[in-house]
Order: sequence, then structure tokens, then C-alpha cells
Amino acid sequence: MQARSTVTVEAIYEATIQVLLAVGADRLTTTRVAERAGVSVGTLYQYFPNKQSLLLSALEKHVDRVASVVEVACRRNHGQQMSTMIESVVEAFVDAKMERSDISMALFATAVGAQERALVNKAAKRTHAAMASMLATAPNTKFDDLPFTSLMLFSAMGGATRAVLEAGSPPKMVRSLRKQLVLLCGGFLTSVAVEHRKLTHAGTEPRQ
Amino acid sequence: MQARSTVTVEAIYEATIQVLLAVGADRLTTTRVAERAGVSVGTLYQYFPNKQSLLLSALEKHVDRVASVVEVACRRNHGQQMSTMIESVVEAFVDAKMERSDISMALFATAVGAQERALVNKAAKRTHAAMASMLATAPNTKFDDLPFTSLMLFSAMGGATRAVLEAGSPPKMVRSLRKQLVLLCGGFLTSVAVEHRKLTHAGTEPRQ
Amino acid sequence: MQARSTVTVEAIYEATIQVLLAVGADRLTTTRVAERAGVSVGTLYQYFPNKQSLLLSALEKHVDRVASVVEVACRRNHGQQMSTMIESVVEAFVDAKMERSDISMALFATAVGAQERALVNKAAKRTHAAMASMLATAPNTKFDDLPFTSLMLFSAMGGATRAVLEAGSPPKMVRSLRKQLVLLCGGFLTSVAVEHRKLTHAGTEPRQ
Amino acid sequence: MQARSTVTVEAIYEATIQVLLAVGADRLTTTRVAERAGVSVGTLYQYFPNKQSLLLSALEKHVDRVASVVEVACRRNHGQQMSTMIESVVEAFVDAKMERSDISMALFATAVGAQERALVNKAAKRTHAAMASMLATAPNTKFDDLPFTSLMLFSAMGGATRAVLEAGSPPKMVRSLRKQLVLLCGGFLTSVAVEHRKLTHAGTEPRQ
DNA sequence: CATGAATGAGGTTTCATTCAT
DNA sequence: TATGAATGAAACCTCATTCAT
Repeated sequence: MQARSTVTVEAIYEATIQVLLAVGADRLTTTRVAERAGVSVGTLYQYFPNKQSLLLSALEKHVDRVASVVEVACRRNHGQQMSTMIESVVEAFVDAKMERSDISMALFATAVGAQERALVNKAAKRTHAAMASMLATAPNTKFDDLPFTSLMLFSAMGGATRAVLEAGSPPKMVRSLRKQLVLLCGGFLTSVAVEHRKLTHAGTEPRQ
Repeated sequence: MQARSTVTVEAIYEATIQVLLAVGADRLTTTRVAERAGVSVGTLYQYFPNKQSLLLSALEKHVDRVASVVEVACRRNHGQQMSTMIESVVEAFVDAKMERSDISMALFATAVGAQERALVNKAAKRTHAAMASMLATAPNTKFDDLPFTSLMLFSAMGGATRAVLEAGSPPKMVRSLRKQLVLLCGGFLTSVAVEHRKLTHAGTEPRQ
Repeated sequence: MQARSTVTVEAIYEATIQVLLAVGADRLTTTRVAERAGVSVGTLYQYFPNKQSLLLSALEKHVDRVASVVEVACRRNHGQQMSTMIESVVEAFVDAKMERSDISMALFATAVGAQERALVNKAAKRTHAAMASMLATAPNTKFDDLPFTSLMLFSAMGGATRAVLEAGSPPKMVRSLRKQLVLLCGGFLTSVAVEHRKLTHAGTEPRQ
Repeated sequence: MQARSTVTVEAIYEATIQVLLAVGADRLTTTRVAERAGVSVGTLYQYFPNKQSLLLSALEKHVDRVASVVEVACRRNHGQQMSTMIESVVEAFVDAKMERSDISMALFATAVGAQERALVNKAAKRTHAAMASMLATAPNTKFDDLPFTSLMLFSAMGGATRAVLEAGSPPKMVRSLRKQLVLLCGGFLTSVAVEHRKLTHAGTEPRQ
């Protein structure tokens, strides 16, 4: 019976995504989700106290997955050269977003309330932390404000990725995106780090 | 006569924003907007055929304003040094977004449908074009793909700004934001431009 | 100024018909009628106290016209042979209905209330009376209950004509209609009259 | 379960008629119907997608019933003398119309749109077909164009009946109606059939 | 536990009518 | 007189949620 519940809940999650993609957030109804999941509305309400909690849970699942992917990528690159770090993280990030980009967009469209944003922020914090502790292990480099730097980095990456997705994302563009993101992040980190070094050991070390 | 209508429409626009801020996009109702505007629902429907068109118009007004601010900033900096360009544009962009950041967030929360995105994209295109033609006048610098570069730049800036806004944006953070955005953009443009020169006259020109 | 009013009212009547035909009775609005008439709603309300009275007047105009046509045809055939009477009246009736059959149908669709029906009934009474006094002059023929006979005759003709109109009325059908209506009316009147004669002078007069 | 729905739907149908009779077609609202049926509006909309479909279904039910009554009457009189045929059909028709004449009128007042007319036409076609095949079995009689003849017959009957109904139908009138309808139909059919015989065996057969 | 019929508050939209200009 | 912006009651319809079976 535990198993049956799991299956049902999983079906409801999947149905939520399906309906979101099919008809959009504003025309998503609990009945439609239940239908798609092959259960009755009553059943749906046995597992989720109300519509909001359903969407919230679905969103949570998704952002957690993306956050985990990035966390793993960060952990794997502790101690590497900064250029390697950047490439790995960009790759992980773009892959995670692109893999089911439609879901990403559909779910974020539901994330308008305070609770939803809190959820997203919490996951964001996790990735920032992961990235910060990775960057802290970069050889020969120091950063002033790693948490904020991570925020900048991810939100910039997120913004650019989102823009490309919303532009219709022709494959060629997606390919460019990765390269450009590497440049974007690399440029930024270099600037920030260089600034730091300049301030500290002004002029003594030629760049790169 | 004419004057009366103008006043009414303006009041409705203002009320739309007010309600959006007060109760959020999903609990905005045409009745509430009309009430806040001090007119009857019927009047609202004399100027907007339906709820969507009301929100769409409000969004359009807003994005057009932001786009215009950026366009002006770009036009004013044709021929300047790239660092000046970047600083000016970042300043204009952040100012425009921050000035009424709450509105920005509230309105974008309504921008989930295809039409809304088209609207935003159209405005984005305008800013990209303005930025591209500005960058084309930067002395001693060339770029491979100015349109895409502009897209990257703006969407990255937009993402970062949005993230800071959504994080609650303590004043200190906002101050950092500008500085970091300058670094972000500067770093990126340098990378892109450098890449270009490297490919063209590899090794012959030491980095300035 | 009297003239201007007449012109305006006439334009409103015409517009009413136009709108009725264009969008149907249920989507006819006073504003639309005013627009079509080239005046403002306010002006419309200067001549008609409310929407119902507008439709009522339009209906009245129409049924009066049809009634008059029939009345004239009846008066012209006083003293004629019955077959001539029938042919003339059928011709007048079908012509009047067909000439602007669309208007007929559109207007009758508005005739659902008690007042409207009263209007139509009043006009019907007039035609019945005209027909009755014509039939009273038919040579060698007597009828028991002329008013009711007239009612039967006209309503039967009306029903058949309407059915043909609503069936889409291919021209061939319309042509048949006249011939068949003559037979219908002729047959009926013969039966009624014959019945009468039979009862009175049973068997003595062979049928013409 | 199943039973509950059936009961509900039936209650809604009944309520539709009730409201139609009580307040008229134009003031019939879905809320009023639901109230009268003892259910909530939501329930009504679970069975009928919109107001029009509700009225359409009610109309369909009604015309189907009338059509069936006539069909049965026709089938029962195959091979009978024509006079018997006529009497039986007239009786069935008038009974069906009079039995719930108020409903008839109320429902037909809603039949203004194209779909409604199509519905009525379809039912009419059925009765025409039934009558045509009955008439084809009349001994010693032939008709040129049975379909059209049936159309004429029914629409004439319908028109006359309707007129009597709308005139307020004092009982005396209703009694007359039957007799007169028999004469009307009889006269018409004789004319049509006679015409035919004249054309075929001109002059050889004295009229029965 | 599952079902799905029933609920009804609440949202969007229409349109006859008024009245200040 | 003419105008047309404003009104607001009232209609249609949706959908999150409940509860008897």
C-alpha cells in the first residue's frame, strides 16, 4: 500500500507537468491533473491538501533536482583549475536546464507567490554555497565576497539561459550559449579575482 | 470629451499597478482595478476589451519605458571608450529597474503567455539593437556577433538584477550590484573582443 | 427640424433591420443600431424610450406594410370569381413575404413577448377582415364562419411560406409554392363552401 | 452514481420548461433554471456546456416527441382510405401540439438561431418522410411530389395550429380547428391528386 | 481508500440607460 | 438637440473543494 501511494503520487507529479505544458499555468485545474494522472480528484486531494501545495511540491522537486546536479558538479571540481571549474559548472547547468527546458519554464511561470520564491531562493542558496566552497579551493585565487559572487554568477547564467530558451533556442544558439557562458563567467571571475589581487599585491603579478 | 478619456485610461493604468502590488497577479480582478481607479467596471471595459489586454498594455508601457531609457543611454555613448559605455548602460539599466522595482517584478509575474513574452522580446530586441550599434562604435575593438553578444549581456544583467531584487535587495546589495555588473559586462566584452583579436592577429598585439 | 427628425428616425429603423440581419436578434444592441444609423445612442433614446419600443415599432411598421398589401389586394378583388380572388391574394401575400423575406424572419424572431404578439395579431385581424369582406362578395358562394375561415387561410399560407423560407427556399421551391398555395386555398375554400351548400341544398347542384 | 445523474438531468430539463413558462425565453437564466431544479449552477454546467446547449437539448426532446407521435400515427394508417389517414394524422398532430401547447410555444420562441432551426427541420423531415410513405399507400391515388406535398401539409397545419394557439385558443376554436384542418388537408390532397389524374387520364374518370 | 457528483463563491463580461457637456 | 463616456445590475461560466457512497 506504501508502494501504491508512491506510484499514485508520482503519477500526479508527472500529470502536473503534462498539464502545465499542455494548457498553461492559468488553465491548470485540479480535475484536469487528476484526469491526466488517471485518478479522481478526490484521490488527488488525499495526497495534497490543496492546489497550491501540489504546484509547490512539483516546483520543489524540480528545483531540487537542478540544484543537486550543480552541487555534484561543484563537489567534483574542488581543487581544480578555475577554468576547469567554470567549464564543468556551465556544462552541468546548461544541461540541466536544457534537458527539460519546457518544464523549467512552465514551472517557473507558477512561481509568483512569496512561498514559491522562498523555495527557489532556498535551492539557489544551496547552489551558491556549493559554488562558493568550490571556488574557495581554486589555486592562486582569492575572492572578496564569495556568496555574492556566486549569486551574480548563477543569476547571470540563469538569465542568459532563460533568454535563449525564450527566444526559441535554435540549436545553433544553444551551442553558442555554452561557449559564451564560459567566457562570461571566466571574464567575471577573472575581473573579480584580479581586482582583488590588484588591491592586495598591486602591479606585481602580470595577468595570467 | 477627449480629456476625460485620457484621464480615465491613465487612472486605470495606475490602478492596475496598484492592485498588482497590493494583492498580486493572481488575485487581480477587473472589478478591483476599476474600484481602485475610481471608475466602474463598465468603463474599464470601454477601454480594454478584456482583462488580458489590460495587463498586456500595462506590461507594454513598462517595458517600453525601460527600453527607451536604455536606448537613450546607448545613443549618448556612441564613440566613447568601452569602459564608459559599460558604466553608462549599467547605470541606466539598474536605475530603470530599481526605480520601480516592485512594478517590474509584479508585471513580469503576469508575463507568462506567448503574447506577453513576444512583447518583452520585442522590447528586448530594441535594446539589443541599440547596444549593438553603440558597441560597433567602440574604438579599437571589434566583435564577431554583436546581436548575440548584446543578448548575452542584457539577459545576464537582467538575471542578476532580478535575482538581487527577489532576494529582498538590501541597499548594500544594490550598491554592490552596480559595481559587479560593470565587472561582469566588462569582463565579458573584453573576453569576446580579445578572442576576436586573437583569432585575427594571433599574438601580434600585446593586450593593452 | 421636423424633417430632420423624420430622416433620423427613418435611419434608425433601417439600421435596426440591418443589424438584425447582420448579427441576429440576441446580439442586437442599441449602441450597434445607433452606430449603423450614424447617430449616437443618446439620439436614439430621444426618439425611442427604450429598446423594446424600438423593436416593437420596427415590427409594427413591417406587419402594417404586409397587411396593407394584402388589404389592397382584397379590396381590388371584391366581386370577382373565387378562383381569381385566391390567385390574387396568394400572389400578393407571397410577393410581400418574399420581397424581403430575410427581414420578415429577422423581425419575427423578436416577436416573442405578449405585446409583440398583440401587434401581430392586430395586423392579422385586419387582413382577416379584409379577406372576409372580399369573400363575402364571391358569387354563388356562402361561408359559415368567415372570420375563422380567413384565419385558417392566412395562417396556413403563413406557415407554408415560412417553412419554405426556412428550408432555404431554392427558387424552384418558391415557384412551386405559389401554385400549391393556390391549390391549398382553393381546396379549402371549396370544401368549406361545398360543405355549406351540401347542408343547405343537399345534392341538387352538381359541383361546378 | 448513474442514477443520481439521471435524476438531476431530468430535473434540469423539467426546470427549464418551468422557467420558460414562468418568465419567458429572454428572462430565462441558468441560475434560475438551476434554482428551480433544486441544484446549483455548477451542477447544471456539469451536464450542459452552456446555456444554448441546454435550450437546444430541451427543444430537441420536445420536437422529437412530437415527431414521434406523428410518425406512429402515419405508420398505423398505411393502406387506409385517404380520408381516414387525414383524420388520424390531424388528430395526432393537434393532440400533440395542444397537450402541452404552452411548452410548444415557449420552446419555439427560443428557436431563432441556425442550430435550432436545423433541429426543427430535421424533425420536420422525419414527419414529412413518414407522411409521404403513408400517402404512397393510399388506394386509387397518386401524387406528383410527395415530399413537397408533405411539407406543404405540415407547415400549413403547423401555421394554423400556431395561429389558433397564439390567438388565445378558446376551447370552441380548438374544436373547430380539428374539423377545419381535416377540410384543409383533405381539400389540398384532393386538389393535388385530382390535378395529377387530370393530367394523366384527362376527362376519363369522373370525380369520385 | 477511492470516487465523482455536487457545491457556490467569485470572476469576467455585456449592455440598456443616463446625464454632463 | 446631440453626444458618448460612464454606470452598474445582472448574466454567464469556472473550478477548488467536499462528502456521501
